[in-house]
Amino acid sequence: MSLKCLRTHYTNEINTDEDDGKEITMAGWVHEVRDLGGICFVVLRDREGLAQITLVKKRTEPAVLDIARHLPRESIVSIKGNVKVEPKAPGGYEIIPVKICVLNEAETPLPMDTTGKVDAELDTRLDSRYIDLRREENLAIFKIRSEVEKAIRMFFYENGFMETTTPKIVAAATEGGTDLFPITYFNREAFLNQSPQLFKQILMSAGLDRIFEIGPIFRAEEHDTRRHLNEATSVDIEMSFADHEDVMEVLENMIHYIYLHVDENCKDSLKALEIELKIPTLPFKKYTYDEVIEILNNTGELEEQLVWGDDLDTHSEHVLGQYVLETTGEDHYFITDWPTETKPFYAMPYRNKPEISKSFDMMHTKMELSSGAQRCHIYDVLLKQLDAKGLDAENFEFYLKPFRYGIPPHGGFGVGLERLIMTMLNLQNIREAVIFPRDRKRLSP
RNA sequence: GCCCAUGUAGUGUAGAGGCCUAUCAUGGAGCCCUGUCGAGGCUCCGACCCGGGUUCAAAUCCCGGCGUGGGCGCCA
Repeated sequence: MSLKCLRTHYTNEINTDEDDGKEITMAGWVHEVRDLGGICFVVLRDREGLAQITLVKKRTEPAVLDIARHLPRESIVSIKGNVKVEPKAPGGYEIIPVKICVLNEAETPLPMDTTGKVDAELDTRLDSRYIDLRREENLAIFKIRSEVEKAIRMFFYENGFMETTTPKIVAAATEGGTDLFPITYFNREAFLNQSPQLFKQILMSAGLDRIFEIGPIFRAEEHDTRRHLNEATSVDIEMSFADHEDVMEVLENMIHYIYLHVDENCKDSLKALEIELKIPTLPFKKYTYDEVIEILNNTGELEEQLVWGDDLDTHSEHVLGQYVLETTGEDHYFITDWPTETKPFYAMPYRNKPEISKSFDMMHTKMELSSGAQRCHIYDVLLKQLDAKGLDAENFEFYLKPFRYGIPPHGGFGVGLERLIMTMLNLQNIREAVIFPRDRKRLSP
C-alpha cells in the first residue's frame, strides 16, 4: 500500500471555489485541539500552513470524536474528510472528518511551545530545532534561504558560470589569516578548508572561465559573537579575463537579483517574518580605502584617528555603515583599493602603485558581507607576495604550478551566505540563519 | 582569548536575606461549555545550575566551577 493515500492535499491546496464538498485527505501535525463540548476543533498543520478540522458532537461518530479530543499536540495524523466552505473558519474552509488515523503520538510535555504563546531562547530553540522549525516564522527563514540559493544558481547559470565543487579536506594551511581545524586523514595531518580560494584560481588556469560554488567553509577562530560561525556557507565565484571592476559588477548584480527573486517568490515567508524587503539600488556606491579613512576621521566618532594601513575594526565598520546609510539611504556599498598589506597574498597590486591592491569589500550597514579582488596571475609577483606575508612557497606548490603554464587575468569574490540572509531578514543572531549552527560551543545537534 | 551580565516548573517569567509551603503565563491531567478566539470557566500537577562559604536564617550575599547571553579582539 502506498503512503500516497495519507495525503491528497496540502493545507494551502484547497480552492474554496471548486473544492466544496470534495473528499480529501490531509496529513500533518496536530497543532491544537480546542474542545468546546458540543463542538471540537482540531487544527492540523503541515509545511504549508494550517487547516481546521471541525467535529460537531451530534453529527460525528463517537469513536472519531473521542480520538480527536484526546490527541496530544504535535502528534502525526492523517485525516480523511470532506471540505466545507465556511467563512468563519480560518482559511475559509474546514474539514468534516470521516476518519482520523493517528500515525504517531507525541509525548508530553513538548520541549518548547509551537504556537507562539510562549517565547523560547535561541539556545533552547537550537537544542530542539525539530520543534522550533514547526513555527511558521522560523521555517520561513529557511524557505527564504532555499530560494536565495536557487536565485544564486539561476543568476550564475544565466550569466555563463559553471557550478563546481572543491575539496574541503586539504593538506596545507592555505591562506593564512585564520585558524584551521586540524583533522586526521588516515595517518596524516590535514585541515578543513577555510575557503575554496586556491582551487577556484587553479580552475581559471584550467580554462573553466567562469565558475561558482556554494559550499561550507571552516574557521577555527575562537570568536563568539552574533555574526560569526565556525562552519559557514560561502558563495564563491571566480572569472577569467576580468578585473576587480568586472567582479564587483557581477557581485552587485547578484545581490540585486537575489533580493528581487526573494521579494517576488517569498511573499508568505516575508509576511510571516514581518519583513518588507528593501531592494538595493544599482550600482552600489564605491568608496576607496583612502576616502573611507578620511570619512571616518572626520566623523569625530572614533576614539583614535585611523592612520593609513589600519584595518577597520568593528566600531569603524558601524560608524561607516551609518554614514553611508545617512548620506545615500543605501545599506550596501563597496570599499575598494585596500592597502596591499592588509589583503591576502593573491590580491593584485596596482602596477603603478603597488602599495594598494585591486581588492574590495562589499559591506552592509551592519557588517562585511563579501570580499574579493582581481587576483595576481603573475608567477613572480605571487612569489614575492607570499614571501612578504611570511608564507613558504613550498607549501603552495600545487597552487603555484598552474601559474607557470598559462593562466588568464582573473578575479572573484566570496560572500558569506548566512550574513547575506541575516542582513536581508534583519536577524539578530547569525545562528538563526543556519538550521544546525556550529559555533564555539555548539557541536550538536 | 579578554570584559560585562545572567542561570527559578517542559517553556517563558516574578522574587533582591525571614513575608517562599516560591509569582504569573503557557503546558499537562480532569470537569463544564455548539462556532473563530492566544476561545472561556473551575480543580489539580510541575522549578530555585553544581560545590563550598557567610548567617540564627540563603532562591536571594560571597568564592569557585559549569551553562547561557552580549560586547571586544581576531576573523568573513
